[in-house]
Amino acid sequence: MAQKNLLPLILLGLLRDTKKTGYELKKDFETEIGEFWSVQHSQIYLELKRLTELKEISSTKGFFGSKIEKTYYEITPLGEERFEKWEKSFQNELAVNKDEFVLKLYFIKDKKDGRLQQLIKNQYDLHLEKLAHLNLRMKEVFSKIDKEQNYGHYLILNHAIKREEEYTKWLSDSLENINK
Amino acid sequence: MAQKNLLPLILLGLLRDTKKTGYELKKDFETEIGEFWSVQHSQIYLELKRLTELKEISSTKGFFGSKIEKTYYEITPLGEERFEKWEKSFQNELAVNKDEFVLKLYFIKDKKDGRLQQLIKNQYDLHLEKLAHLNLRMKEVFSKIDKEQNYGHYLILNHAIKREEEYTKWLSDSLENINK
DNA sequence: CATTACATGTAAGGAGTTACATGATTAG
DNA sequence: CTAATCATGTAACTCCTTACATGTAATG
Repeated sequence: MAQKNLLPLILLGLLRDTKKTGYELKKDFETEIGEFWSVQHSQIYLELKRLTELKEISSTKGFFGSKIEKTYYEITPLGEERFEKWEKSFQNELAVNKDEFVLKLYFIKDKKDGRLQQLIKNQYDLHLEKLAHLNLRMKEVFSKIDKEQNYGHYLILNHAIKREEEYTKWLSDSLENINK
Repeated sequence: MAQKNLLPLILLGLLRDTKKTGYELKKDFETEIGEFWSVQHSQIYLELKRLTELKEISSTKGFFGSKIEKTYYEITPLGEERFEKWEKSFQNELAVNKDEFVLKLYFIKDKKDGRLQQLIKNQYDLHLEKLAHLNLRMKEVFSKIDKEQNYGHYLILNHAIKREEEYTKWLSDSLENINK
């Protein structure tokens, strides 16, 4: 295994409730789950093919207009089994959190380094923007669906917001401290 | 580019002060920078070869005992240039933070789902352990070296600790809430 | 009528992990 | 004398991104 491949699990999870096309799955990564995972559509279609070979999903043909065929994918009992096994499995260690900005800071030795201020400001703006975006998402998402019935989603959006709050606070505190 | 390759920059950064062998660089990933980045030694040796071809590092032979040769790598002006260019560059967007646990939660719909409690507990233990480890690192690292002279490192260790504090707080709050 | 959205793929190439491979040196 | 550490690589595999490729349908 090159990298821990979680994409098949995500696809199975997204297909548990309703059958979907590859395009619809791709759309989910731009809205719904896109906050927490990213992937290219090329990878989705490859993985759908593989899952079909494994008989963890099955497909039926549909039409968009009269000419374009589209393929609906549906989860099979085998796929459900795999997904549920993953869903209840425990981790025994945490992955390293790779963050380019954090990495870059590691190499800045001197507190008085002039670049520090600008780099932090740049990062601060990015995270402030993300925080605003997440707050908006929180309102949007849970005006449409029920919190109690989508509790995991609620929890992680809540976490993402708190994480960004901590991140921006850390950055602004750091800005203050380097000027002391 | 398949993935944003930051390893060459890390290697250049680690070689700025002193020349090192591949093995010593590998060791750095187990201690120093290992908190913030992970990599396999096979990848290190490949990247050292590539950096040598690019003339961003140069190498000299040394000996371990009388038989085993070891190779010391040293940064060149070209390598320094590349590193400094990266060091002062700004990001214009944030990478998605991929966290398997967060992903898993996304798919848990019902607040009363029995797995929720166990999964959170498992994750809580892992993060509590990590937090304890980071606090220890903070003490260890800055008893040896000066904070003001290794400010970036101080900042990110500080951030990592706060991140874990937020993470564990989120998890324990969530545990409380699902039992309400 | 032009742009955006819908829809599905293949190809190329680099990144990352795991396993394989070898051998000297030091510490207990 | 045995295990851990020092030391450096290659090979296989697969993940992931970017680019290429094609064509219909809806919207303004």
